[in-house]
This record gives sequence, C-alpha cells and structure tokens, in this order.
Amino acid sequence: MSYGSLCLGSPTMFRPVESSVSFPRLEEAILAFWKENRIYEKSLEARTGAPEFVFYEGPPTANGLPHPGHCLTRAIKDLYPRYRTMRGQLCRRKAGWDTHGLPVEVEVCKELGIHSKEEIEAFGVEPFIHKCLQSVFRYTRQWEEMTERLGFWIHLDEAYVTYHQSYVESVWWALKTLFDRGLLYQGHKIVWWWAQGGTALSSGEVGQGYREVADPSVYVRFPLVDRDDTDLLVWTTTPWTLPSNQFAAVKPELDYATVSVEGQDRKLILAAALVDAIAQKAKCKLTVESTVRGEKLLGLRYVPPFSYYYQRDGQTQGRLRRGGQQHVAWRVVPADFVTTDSGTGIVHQAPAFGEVDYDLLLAEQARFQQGQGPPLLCSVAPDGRFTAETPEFEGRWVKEADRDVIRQLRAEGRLFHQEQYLHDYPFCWRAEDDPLIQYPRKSWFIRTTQFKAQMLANNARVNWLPEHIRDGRMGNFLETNVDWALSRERYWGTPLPIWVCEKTGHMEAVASYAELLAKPGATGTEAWEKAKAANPDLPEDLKVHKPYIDAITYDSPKARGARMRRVSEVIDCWFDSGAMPFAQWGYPAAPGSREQFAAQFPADFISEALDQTRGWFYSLLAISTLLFGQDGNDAGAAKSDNERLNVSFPHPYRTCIVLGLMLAEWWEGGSGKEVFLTEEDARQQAGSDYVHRVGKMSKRLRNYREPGEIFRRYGADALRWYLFANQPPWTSIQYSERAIKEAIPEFLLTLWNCYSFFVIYANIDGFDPAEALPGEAGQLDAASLARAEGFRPAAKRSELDRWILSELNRTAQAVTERMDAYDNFAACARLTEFSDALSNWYVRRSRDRFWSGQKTADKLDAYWTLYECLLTASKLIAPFVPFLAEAMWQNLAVAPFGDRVVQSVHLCDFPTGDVGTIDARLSARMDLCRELVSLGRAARMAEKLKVRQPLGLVEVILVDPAHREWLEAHAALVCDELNVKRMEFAKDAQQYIRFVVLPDLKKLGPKLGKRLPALRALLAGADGGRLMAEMEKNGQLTLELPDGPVTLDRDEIQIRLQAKEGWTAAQGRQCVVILSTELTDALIAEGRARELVRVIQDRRKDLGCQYTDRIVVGIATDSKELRAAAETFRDYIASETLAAKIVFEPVKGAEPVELDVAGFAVTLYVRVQA
RNA sequence: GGGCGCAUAGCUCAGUUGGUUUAGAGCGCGUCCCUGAUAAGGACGAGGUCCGAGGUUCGAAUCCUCGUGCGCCCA
Repeated sequence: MSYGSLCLGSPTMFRPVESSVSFPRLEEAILAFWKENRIYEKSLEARTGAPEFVFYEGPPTANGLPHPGHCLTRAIKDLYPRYRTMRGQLCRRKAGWDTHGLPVEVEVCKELGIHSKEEIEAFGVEPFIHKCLQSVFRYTRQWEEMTERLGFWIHLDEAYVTYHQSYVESVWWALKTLFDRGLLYQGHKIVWWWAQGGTALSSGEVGQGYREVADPSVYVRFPLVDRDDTDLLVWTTTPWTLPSNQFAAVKPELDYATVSVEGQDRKLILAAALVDAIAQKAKCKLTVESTVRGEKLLGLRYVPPFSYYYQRDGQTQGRLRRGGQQHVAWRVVPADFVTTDSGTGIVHQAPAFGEVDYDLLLAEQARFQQGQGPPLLCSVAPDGRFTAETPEFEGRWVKEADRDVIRQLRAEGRLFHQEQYLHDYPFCWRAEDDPLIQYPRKSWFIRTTQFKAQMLANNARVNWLPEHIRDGRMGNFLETNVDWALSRERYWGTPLPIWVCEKTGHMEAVASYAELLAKPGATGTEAWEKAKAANPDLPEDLKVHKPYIDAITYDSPKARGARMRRVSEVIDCWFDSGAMPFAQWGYPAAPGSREQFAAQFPADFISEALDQTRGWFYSLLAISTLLFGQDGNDAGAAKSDNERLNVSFPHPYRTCIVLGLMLAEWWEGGSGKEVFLTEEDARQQAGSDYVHRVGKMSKRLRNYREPGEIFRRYGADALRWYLFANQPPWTSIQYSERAIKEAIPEFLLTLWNCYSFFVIYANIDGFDPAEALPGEAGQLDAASLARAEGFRPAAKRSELDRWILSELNRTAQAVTERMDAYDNFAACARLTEFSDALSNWYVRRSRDRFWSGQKTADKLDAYWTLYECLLTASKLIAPFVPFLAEAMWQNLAVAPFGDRVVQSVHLCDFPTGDVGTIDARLSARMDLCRELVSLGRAARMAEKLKVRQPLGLVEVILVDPAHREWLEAHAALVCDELNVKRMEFAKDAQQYIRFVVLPDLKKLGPKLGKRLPALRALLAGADGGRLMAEMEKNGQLTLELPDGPVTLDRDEIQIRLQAKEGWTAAQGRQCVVILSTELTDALIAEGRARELVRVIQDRRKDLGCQYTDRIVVGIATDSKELRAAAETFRDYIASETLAAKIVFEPVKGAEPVELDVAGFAVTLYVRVQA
C-alpha cells in the first residue's frame, strides 16, 4: 500500500495521527510514495528553464562500506540542492563513482592473496583488471540503499563512472591539451621504493610501516680542494648513499667554526653550535680557531669520499645562466633545511636518494644553462643493488654495503666518528623485513607550478566554509605547490595516452579511441576482440584500459618502419575525479556534451570532508585553472572554449563546505575485547567495568553503527537533524547516538505534537479547509488561504494569532537568510525556536479556544492560524527533514484537498517570510510577557507553592515602562498562567527592590577610557533610586569623579532591578515579579477544587475515555472542607471534566478508587454517561 | 619535524566586529509542576580558575606571544 492511498477514503478531513509515531516506519512509506509518484523528477520538471543551481557530486568509491561519516557528506549534499530547488532554481544532480586507483588493486590483491607487482604480472594483467572491475561495484548496492534511505535525491542511474570509455576519453582530451601546450613532461621523482618488490609505495602505505631502528651514523671528512689542511665534517645515517654524493649543504645564516683537533693534523669545519656536542661524542678536544657565516662557505669545492664519478667529472664546469662558469658538483651549496638539531650542520647530499636532496639538485640545475648543469648520479639499480658504476660494491644490497663503506672510509682516514643512531624508518608493510629506500623513478608531471599565481587568484575567490581554509590549509598548499606527479606504475587506472616512437623517442598524445584507430597503420585491436569473444559480458569500456590499449600501436611519423607504442603508466586517480566537471559529460567528444558542460560549469556548491583539501578540492581547482584559466588571462590552447564558457574565477566551484571529520564514540568492556555502541549496552553487559572511547571509525574495531541500523532505530530525519542542527558542519564531530536519539523529542516530536493536536481537534470540530476553499489551492500559501470562507486577515484576529504568525514569518525570513549564507546550523536554531514557541506558547495558550463548545469566529481563527503555521512549517523544514515535512503535507494538504493542491511539499516554494505580517513590537512584548510568567513560576517555586493553588496578587515592576499599558491589558493571560487573581504594577517599587545604575560600557569606554573604573566604583556604591530621580528630572546625570565631573546621558546608563530580601520575588533582565503569598479560605477552597479536577481527569484517562465522552462523577468524602470546595466549584469541575453530573455518594456501575486529595481521604467514582 | 585547526558546565556543543553586571543551549543530575497534545509536555535549581603562562587594553572566553593536550594533512 502506498503512502498516498493511506490518506484517501478517510471518513474525517484529516487522517487520524498516531500519538506514538514510529518515524522509521513513516519514512519507509514516504520513500515509496516518492518513488511511485516520481516526486524527485517532478521537482526538477517544475523548475524547467529556471536559473540553474549547479552541484557537483564528489564521487565516492564503492569498494568499501558506507559509515556514518559518509551520511554527513551525503546529507549536506542533499540539503542545499533541495533548498535551492524550493527557492526556484533548477538543480540537476548527477551521481558519480570513483572506480580507479591503488585502493582497488590492493583489495583485489588481498582477495588473491598476492602482494607484489611480479605476482600481479604472474597472475596476468588481463584477469587482474577483470577482478578490479568486479571489485569496483562490490558495495554499490549498500551505497545506493544508504543514499536513498537517507533521502538523498540524486540521479543514481545516470551516474558518471570514471572507468567508462567516455569518461576516460574526456580525461585523455584534457591530458592531450596539456601535453600539446607543453605542460605535461617527463622527469624524475624520488619515491619510497620497495626494492625487493620493485614498486613505489603511496604515502599512506609508507606511513603504516615506520619502525624504530638503529642505523649507523657516520661523521665523514670531506677535504677542501683549495685548503690543504682543512676538511668539512659531514654527517649521514645512510653510508651507502655516499658513493653517489654530489653536494654538501650548509645553512647560510648559521655560524660555522674551523676547529683544530687535538692530536690530529687536519682541521675541521662544522656548525659552531655543535662543536661541544661533537667533541663529547668523539671524545676529543676541539679548539675553535675562527668562525664564519655559512654563506662564506658557499661554492667551496671538496673531494668526495668516493672517486667513481669524481674521476670523470671532478673538473667539469658548466656555463651559468647568469654568465660565467662553475664546477657542476662537489661544492658547498645553500639549503634551508639544514639544522643544528643533530649532525654537524653540514649535510651530505645524494640527490638520487632523498627528496630534499633531489629538489636541491633541480635548483642547482636551474642555475646552469640547459644541459650544462649537474646530472643525477645514481649508483644503485631498481633492485636495490649497486651497479657496475661502483665496481667494489657491484651487486651488493645497499643496506648490507653500509659496513663495507664505513670500513673503507676508516681505512682511508676519512672517518672522523661513528655511532649508532636510533630513529624511525619506514619498512614495507607487506614484507616487514624489507626497509624502503628513497629512489628516483621516471615519472610524468603536470607543470602546475607555472600556474601557481592563477591558482591562488582562483582560490582567493572561492567562498570557503569555514573561511580559514582559503588562506590556511588550501592557501598554504598552493603557495608550496610542486609539479603534479601524474603517472603511476600500476595497472587499474586511466592509461596515460602518450605514444612514443620506438626509434626516435618522438611522442604524441591521443584524445580518443577513434583518433587512435585512425592513426596510420594502427593495429592491435585483436587483443580486445579476442577477450570480448571469449567473454561477451565484458563492458566495451575495458578496451581503453590495460592491457588492451597497450596492444595498439601505429606507424611513427618520424621514422620509417618504426612503431608508436604507448608508455606503460596509468595516471593518478585524483586526476580522474578532478576532471569530473567536464568528464562527467564526456566533454568534448560526446554528443551534446559541450552544451551540458557549458550549462553546468562552474558549480555553485560542492562539499566533502577536510581530508579532500589536497585531494579533490585541489585536483578540481588545478585542472580547471590550467585548462580554462580566466577571461583575458590566457590559459593557452583552450581559449576558444574558454571564451564560449565566459569563465571567470572562481571555478570550478564557487562555494565549498569543508566538512569536519566524524569520530566514533564507543565503550569498551573491561577485558578490552567487547565493543558497545551505547553506554546503556555497556552498563547492561559489562556492569561498571567499561571505558568510554573516542577515535577514528574503524572497520576492524566495529566501533560505529552501520547506517542502515541508525535508520531502523531512529530514522533518517533524526540523523539528518542531528547532523544539521547540532554543530556547524565544518567542526569535527563526534558521532553521538544519544544526540541522534534526542533529536526526536527535541524537534521532530515537538512539531509532531502540534500537528497531532491540530488534527485531533480539527476532526472533532469538522474544520474542513477544503470545503472552505473551493477550486485550485496550489501551495496553500497565505494568498490562497485568504480566499477561504471564514478566513479572516491576521489583522482581525486575536493578538496571540497575530503573534505566532509574526513569529512564523520572522522565522521564514531568518531561515532563508541563513540558508542563503550556507549556515544550516543557525537556520536550524531558528526552526527549533519556532517549534518551541508554537508548542509551548501558542498551542498551550490556545487550548481553551479549541476546546470551547461554540463555533465562534475566534475559534475558527485559531484553526486557520495553526493550520497556516503547520503548512508553512512543513515547507520550512522540508530540506532538512524531508520525511516529516512530507508526512505533514500529505495529511494537512493532500488529504483534504486531493489534487487541488501541489502533490508534494517538495514541489512547493520555500517560504521567505512576509514582512507585512511581522510585528517586531509584538514579539518584544510577548517576550516580556513570557519572561514575566517564567519569573512568576520561579518565585512560586522558591516558596514551594503549587501552581494549582490560586494566589491573590502578583505585583510587577518593569525596567522600561514602554510596554506597561500593553502588559496591563494582558493581565488576564499572566494571571491565568500563574494562577493568580490579580496583576498590578507595584505602587511603591522601592519597597521591594533596589535600582542599580550601571554604565553602558560600550558607549562610555571610548568616551572615558581610563576614568571608567572610577565611574563604575562610584555607581556601584551610589543610591540607584536617587540617581534615577535625578536622571528623570534633568535628562542627564552629573557625577563627581576624583579627577573631575562627568555627565552621563540617558542612553549611557542601564538600569537593573535587584529584588530585596524577604519577598517572594524573582528578577529578570526586564522586570521583577513579586507574589503575594497570603492565602484566604476562598483561595484554599479553589485550590482543593482544582485538585479534584486533576484526579478526575486522571481517572478519565485510566478509563480510556474518548475526548468527547461525558461522565458521571461521585465524590464520597468525610471531609467537610473538601465537600464544601467541591460544591462551591461544582460548575467549574463539571465543565473542566465534561461531567454531566456530580454527586457526593457512590455511583452505581463505577469502580471506587481510594485517593488522597489535598490531604483528605476521598473515594472517587467515575463512569461514562450512557 | 612543518602546516592548519580545536580546547568553554559531568557529556555534546553555541558564544555574532573586545564591554566587565547573571558566559548560554541540549542531555545527564536534583527538586517540582502540568496533564483532554498524555507511553508526551513544562518550570526551577546545582554545576564554569572559559587549557596554562605572559602581554596589549580603562576592560580579554574573545586580540597577540609562548607553552601543553588533541585532531587532520604533509614530511
């Protein structure tokens, strides 16, 4: 049965509302309703031609299960598109899946029980790729279920997929564009290299493998070429890199000392700050002879410890760009990273085996003319063994060679000191005993550094939330930008579309499969055709992947008979996701993609978690900046597209909400083995022996609740409201199941109760808006309701109605304003405030009007008012809690009106508030009134006077008399709330209170400055009443401060009231309330009557009476007092309890109940009147 | 080791360009109330060296510096 059909055929106007609602069940019904009636699609159709609100989906990977953190991302991604749609924009939402990359390969390897690239090759690249493909969508179903159940409206069936041919070709187009513009080049990258496995490790993998180990630490003499008695003292913990030494680095700002060593001929140069430490270590006496700044050492040449390369190039010089010549290597060079924390202040540089060393080499190369600078020296092969360039060590594993290197240094007198050094060093996470080494690999780069200024300019225009991302994390990252290392020596990824001539090395980039096949002499498609014939289920998309694409070769245009072959690499999958603004459409090759891209670029809004700053947020920004640049700011080849798109910064996203990371919360049993997801469970099963834990969500620990389970227990609305209303989205949040649970009574149920109250009475009274309002009713907004019969304009209604309608419109206005600023947290706070006002003031204060027997205009006003509030509220909450909103709309609007109203609340416009209905003064006054009542209750509480006991008098003193008359007119309301007979304004206020005059610091601070403390002291000690009197008389106040007089205006002081001791009083910011506690006999009797009403009502409830049932009541008591009270207030009791008859004897057919009422024994008889 | 962020009640978090007087909310706890919205609802109360130390200022939870702890990213 669909949800819609539940509403039809009901005998009443509105379908009866369950008092104990199950939100999860309700939500399931609404999901079915949406699906069956294509509400999401209709919400888009309704906005055809409207201005677009562009949203990009950051593609998740579906090869892992979704957890609560993903719910946050997807909830935020749903909130703003829904909101903007209701605000009148067209927001198409295309889903996406990230399918390439190392994580997929790792999953498959685990499954196959293999590790290394050799093992993958042995298994076969082709079947391996097929496995990857299968793995990619392993958990798609769970992701889709989560997405739908959460209420995330997005086109899942039109999702872009990064391995699809059209997507890959779009990425190829981007790469070809970059290649043709000279922005894609081949260079070296120093990677953490697993020599035994022949593969580089990602930083994540490296991070997992750090262990503390002891390595040899050596202090080596590098003799200076131009001074025959002095050596540089150089330090390293990787002796095996010394044969590849190219430079010695110093920090120019540091002081370096030349020292003599007791008992040795040769002097040493080292950092002055480290002389003592090293003397101590080496147990020798060092005497400082002179000291110079590091910059004076720059350019000094030395003889490296090994001569393999020095023999060849030691005297080689190159021409500098600035003119002149210099020796290419074995010189002292400057480096900022040198410190005096350890070592000698002079650092051995082997650029092949260290990332910073390599950067230094690049910097040196840049000083020389092309081809004149230092080459990269590397004496080690990829298998981690020395090459023939170092004959003595050839074939030795580098770590094993350390000892021999040291022995040789010692033999030659080059070793000054040696020790063991404890430090953290990475090992292979797959083979624990294999240390990783830093090693240069050929790699492809994108020249992003050339666009640093443009990327910064683009970034500066992005609306980052929170703001600090712009100049902080993202800004800093861009400032220190290095060229994007694009290639990966892996298998499952977008193949790098570059073909190389096997003879000449000539390179070409290719932008599509068709372009490739059209090349002269293209062959090699059989590989794919064969695979497809063997397995017809293989998707065509695979043909642009390894190994099939590698088989395709063509004739070289540069050498007759030579073939063009693809390079072996695939690309970084971050490039895939960063290309999605155009690749999701297959731009530019796919039909229609140019139009789609032009209409959907740039995005108005994206959102992901903080960890994407250097991931997706960067890849989007970088690719977009390089490809599309900015108007009048030539980004190169794509200029014609650029002009058509009319792109200006920021792009490809205007607003980016950077979400905080979600941490798990769990409880561990004493043994540390059991994991509980709620404290309740822990208490039940582990007694008091458990600990509270907070940390990362971990699949292994199972320390988080599966999303499906959250939905089953609490529902999607509760989760969504918790995510939106509990904190700004960018604070890192601790998942709290308790808070999700609490979202239900705090917000959802409060509104639900108002709604349920309305439905109950509307059905009883036959309030039928559909009958009153014939014809099209549209969205049932204020304008359409105004046409209804019996609907009076707000101005004609009671003040309470005008007040709540004012609050409603004020709320709509504020929520709109906050949501336009992407501030869902503040928007939710406003909604909570409204639901509280509606429930705890409007409905409560209006109850009598709904109960009254007559159908007065005032009663009808109350219905229309509450009806409008609920309808509007359902629209206001729709983007946040779409299920509850829909449930309310279906019953309040669709049930009575059928197809005369909009079919779903999500097809409505968002209410932005009608300024004309807002009455700020009334709001302020009602606030005062509510404060007054609250104070009155506090005063009662202090005297332990039950509200049921009527009191004679409440006296009020206002700080500001502006609202006095208004309040006087509302005395009845205050009296009713506080259960007192009379309200008066205190005649002799000074009897109850003191006036305290305070300075308005914000105004007086700038005026008085240092004199302020004296003024404060003076006012604190003064007689406030007298000061006020003077102010009243003169309009200003002159006070004598120690350093002269000061004159204060009325608006420069604040007056506070302070209740004196000895009164039943309570003070607030705006007023003081004093209660008369004197009890007369009449008041006491009335109190007893009210007690009787309460017990009779309790009895009604116990008997399960219908709201409209009339009853017969028997009150049997020996107490004269009670009986007298009951007789006096007989009519009152009867009307309150719907008693047709009250007698003072047993009632036949009614069960007697013994009770204590106001201290008297009573036997109560209640039965329903036949 | 570097960058960015966070630190406020027992817990989870707000706190608007610095304004001192009463630093808020929800939960939990305590005391009550209401009860024809009723397996709900409400009021009141206790609970704070605003992480620590300096500084700027007439005035600092708020701005600056340093330190401590935690998180993320990167080495």
